[in-house]
Amino acid sequence: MTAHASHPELTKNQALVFGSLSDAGGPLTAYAILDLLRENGFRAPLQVYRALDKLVEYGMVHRLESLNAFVACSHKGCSSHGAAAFAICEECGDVSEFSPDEVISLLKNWTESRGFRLSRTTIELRGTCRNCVLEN
Amino acid sequence: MTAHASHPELTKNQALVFGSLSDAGGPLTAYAILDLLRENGFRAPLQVYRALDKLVEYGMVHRLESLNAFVACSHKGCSSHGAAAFAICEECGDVSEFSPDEVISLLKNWTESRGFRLSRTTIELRGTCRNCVLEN
DNA sequence: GTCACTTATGTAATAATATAACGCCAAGAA
DNA sequence: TTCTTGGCGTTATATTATTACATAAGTGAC
Repeated sequence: MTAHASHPELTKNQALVFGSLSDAGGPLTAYAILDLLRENGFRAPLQVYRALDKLVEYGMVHRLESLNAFVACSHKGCSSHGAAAFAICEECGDVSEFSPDEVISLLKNWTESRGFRLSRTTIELRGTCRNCVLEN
Repeated sequence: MTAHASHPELTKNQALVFGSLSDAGGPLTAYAILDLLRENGFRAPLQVYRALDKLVEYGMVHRLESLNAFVACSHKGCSSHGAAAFAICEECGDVSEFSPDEVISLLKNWTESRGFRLSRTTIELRGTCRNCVLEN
C-alpha cells in the first residue's frame, strides 16, 4: 500500500500504460491512453482499464474522479506517501498534486470520531491556475 | 451562489427531479432518476441532466463525482453554506454530508498562496460506516 | 515433469453515463 | 410587434466502463 518502489515489476501492459501517463505529464482518459498505445498493439479498452487498476492499486497512478481521467503520481522518487489532493485548472488542464497532511489528518479525525473506516480519500479542487488568471 | 432559499421557483422538471432525490434520501444516478420519473412523463436523459445542472447551480443538489450520482443537499433549512464533504459507505451506500470548515479553510489557504482561483471543491471519503463495521 | 492455481492477456459485445444538435414554445423586454 | 432568453422535447451520438468468455504464462506442490 505504501508505494511504487515496492512494485518495480510491472507487466508489459502496465509499463506501457504507466509510460503513457508519465510522458503525458498530465491527466489522460483511458480511451486517450488506448489511442496512444494502439501502435503498441493495444486493441481494447479493457487492456487499459486492467493496467490502470493495478497501477492505482500500487499507488503509481491516481484517478481524477471529476475528470474521469488518470494521472501518474507526481512523487519524485516514488517514495511512500499518504492521500493526495489535486488542483485542476479548468483553463489549461494543468493538474497539481499536493499532500495536504493537515487536511487529511482533520478528515481522519472526523471519520474516526464517527466510527467510519476510511479507505480512500478524494480531494479535487477545480478552478483557474495562477498562469491562466494572469493571462485574462 | 449561496443557497436554496433564494431559488424557490423551480420549474416543473426541476421540482420533479429534486423531489426524487429528496424522497430517495440518498444518491441516485441520472438514469435512476429518469426511470423514477417516466411515469411523470420523462422520456430522455437530457430532461434529467438539464434539471440537475440547475439544481447543482442553485446549491440544492450535490454531485458525487466518485459515484457519478447526485444527492439532495442535506442542509435542513436549506440555508446558505460553504463547500460540502461526503462520507460514502461502500457497504450500504449511505452518504453523510458534512461541512469541514477547517479543512476548507486550509485548502483555501493553499490555493490562495499559489494564486489558484478556486471555483469548486470536491471532498469524498470512501469507506465503511460505523453500522456496517459493527455488523462485520 | 505435470497438476492445480493464480494472474495476465485478447477479444467481442454491451452497459452505463453524458452531450450535441435540432426545433418548439412561453414569458418578458424593447 | 419583434427580439431575446430560458425551458422543454426528441433523436442521435459520444464517452466512459464492464461483462463474459477464451487463451496463455508464471508459480508452487507433488
